[in-house]
Amino acid sequence: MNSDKRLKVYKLLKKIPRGRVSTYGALASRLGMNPRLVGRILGQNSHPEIYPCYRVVRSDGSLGGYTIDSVNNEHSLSVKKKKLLRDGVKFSGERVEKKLIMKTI
DNA sequence: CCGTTGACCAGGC
DNA sequence: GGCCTGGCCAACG
Repeated sequence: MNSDKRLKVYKLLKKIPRGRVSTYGALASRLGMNPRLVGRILGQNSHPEIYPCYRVVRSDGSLGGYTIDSVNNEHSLSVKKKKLLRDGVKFSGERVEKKLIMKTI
């Protein structure tokens, strides 16, 4: 994958403040990419220690995905939720509250 | 060169 | 909210 595009995604990632989230689609439209491409970039090249990729969720507030140490399952999603809760993000059920989602960034 | 597969999305029921 | 549909586009075999 174009490492140029990866850099753009990661750079934008850092602009999401603690306690808020954005969506795959929002990042994608800001960068002129396809949402699926953003998802792939976050999945294949995530650096969980450095970049807060857990602050990206689906447009309806559901979690989307998360990958740690080549593990991608329900457990990894619970980790993602936990990180969000620690940031102060509020949930209604399994979805992030809509007002916390940044549609533009 | 295809067919399938995604950390997706908007629109309809 | 759930389920489907059609659209999207790069990666993989």
